[in-house]
Amino acid sequence: MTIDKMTTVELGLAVVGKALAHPARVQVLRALEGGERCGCELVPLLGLDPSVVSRHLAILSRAGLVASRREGVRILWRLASPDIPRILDCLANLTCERTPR
Amino acid sequence: MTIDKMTTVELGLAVVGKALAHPARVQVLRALEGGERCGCELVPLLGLDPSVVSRHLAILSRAGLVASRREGVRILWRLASPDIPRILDCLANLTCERTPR
DNA sequence: GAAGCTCTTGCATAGTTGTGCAATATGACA
DNA sequence: TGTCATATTGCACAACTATGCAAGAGCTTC
Repeated sequence: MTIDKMTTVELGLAVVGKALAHPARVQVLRALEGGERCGCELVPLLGLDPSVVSRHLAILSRAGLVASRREGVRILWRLASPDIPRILDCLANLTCERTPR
Repeated sequence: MTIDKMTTVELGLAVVGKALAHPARVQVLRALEGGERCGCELVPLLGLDPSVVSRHLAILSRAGLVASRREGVRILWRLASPDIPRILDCLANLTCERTPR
């Protein structure tokens, strides 16, 4: 494994990892499994300042996990791929399957 | 989605996310796809101090991504589940498939 | 027991990430 | 144009994460 392969593949994966590394962002992804939501719906759901929610969404977007479209004054967010719920389930199962300690 | 569900499911997923959030840890997982490795083999591969590698392995272990066994003076690390390579591939494809910007 | 190798932990420091407030931007609509 | 609702960005500060060195713990062999 060479250092240049690392900067392409491992770094890309790490960007997705970073995006998943905050409970609020995972919560956003789970909420979007139910369909499009605008930021102002996510704010009370997460109990965070609108500016903070905006930044979490930007991180998810940069990682390629969510996409958005504007509708009037709102911005509607959706999962960037239909595979995401399944992948999240796989990751969650990994955590659950391991021996308790 | 209630706050107590978040502390169980979303937090667990975030622990896995945090584990994947560092290129060196992704590199470790990719290296272990080839089979068991001891820490002293990973040190030159990653180009990091042994203490740092030890800490990365501890984080992966706490996330349930790797497991270990002692063999004499060495500790051999392996992937905790055979599904991990496939899941990493899925995550990597998410990043690659997205539109360039 | 002493010496050697491997791995982990304590500590200090540097770097990164998360947060809220205030200010600004963008679109709708009277 | 002015006002309202929504979203983003600048800034300062708090919280967390990564790192390397030094010290120590665990196992093996002499």
